[in-house]
Amino acid sequence: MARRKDHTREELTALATKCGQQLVIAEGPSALTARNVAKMMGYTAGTLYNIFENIDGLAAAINIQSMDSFAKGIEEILRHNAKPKKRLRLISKAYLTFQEEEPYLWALLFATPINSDSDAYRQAVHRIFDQVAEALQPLSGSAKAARQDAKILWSTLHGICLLKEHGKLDVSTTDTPEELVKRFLDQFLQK
Amino acid sequence: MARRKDHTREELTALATKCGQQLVIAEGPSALTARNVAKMMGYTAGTLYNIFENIDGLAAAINIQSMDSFAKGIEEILRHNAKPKKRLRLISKAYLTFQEEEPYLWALLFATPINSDSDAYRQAVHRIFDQVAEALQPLSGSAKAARQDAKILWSTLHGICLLKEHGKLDVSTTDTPEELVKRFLDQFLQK
DNA sequence: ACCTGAACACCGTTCAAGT
DNA sequence: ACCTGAACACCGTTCAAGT
Repeated sequence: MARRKDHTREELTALATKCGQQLVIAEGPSALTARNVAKMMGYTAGTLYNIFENIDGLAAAINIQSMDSFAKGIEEILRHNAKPKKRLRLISKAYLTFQEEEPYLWALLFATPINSDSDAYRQAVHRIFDQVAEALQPLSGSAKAARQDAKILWSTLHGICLLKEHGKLDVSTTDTPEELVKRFLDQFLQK
Repeated sequence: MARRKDHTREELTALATKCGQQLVIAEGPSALTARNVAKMMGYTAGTLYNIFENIDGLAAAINIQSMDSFAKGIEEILRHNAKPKKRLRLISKAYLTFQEEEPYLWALLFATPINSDSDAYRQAVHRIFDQVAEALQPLSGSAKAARQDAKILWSTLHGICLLKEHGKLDVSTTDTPEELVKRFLDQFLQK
């Protein structure tokens, strides 16, 4: 059988990414299977391998969208010229909000092992890191220090959300992520 | 078929845990499948479900061992009565060393989504957190503050190692985990 | 009571065969 | 050239049937 040509290659990529994203949002990262996505697209699984090298390629595409969306949020924050410390609090808040509002997209991005080292992926990651480093520049001193502090800040946000995810902190009952992040920033920013 | 009784239930649990651990150490978390473990044990997959509720139960058992082993290391550090700050640097170092020496066990523990909320698991986690909080007590002031700082410190170590794992920091080429942790501690401990 | 072996419902991935 | 459908080699998990 076959020969549909209903969609160009680009349309197909966009369609797969959109369907995959919807599946993840609705049912979590484990629902992101080739057969599930294909069915939602109206194609068969084999077609996906025409577009992506493997299923992690699709996951990467969804994650890149998440990162781009997050990066836009940070850009918005950087545009308003609040004081440096305020900016960093807003960026941190944005991270927590992302996990709060789209827990499954957050999980696919940060708590799901994915094999992908495409340039596009690296680029999306660096875009965010560069933004955070930029926001830290006025406080950290050198560019190198800002880059390191960006990694530290990111790691801490990351780690706190992960512990929440795993329920390994009894966060809900005692210390909330917001509280922990505030305490961290109070010290981290007092330079 | 069947009826072997070569091992008691306890022996079987220990055997499965040991074999599973060896598989993870040798080939990574993805090698931890029921059939793989069973073959290594000299049983069939079904037997594992006699011992564990599911495969995550086995992963949990391995992780509990890892945590217990790590907790012993911390106890050792706490026994030597170094100064509080020195202690925390040693504990942090121990975390990095764990990832360095047993990257696959570390990955199973911290970078692999596992569904397990047994009491034993929670207990192992709390043991470590309590130890870190104890080490922080002299610096953080209140017990609550120490507990929060323990979570923050842990999250940061966690996050830094995760970024290394994912290669999302170009850690190897530029900022090493050790360097980042040192910078973090320099600020975190200056209270 | 304990264990096996086969089965079920899934995976990711490949690829000859169709249009 | 593009897509399908079937196949392959795996999963986790269950459970009747054997000893």
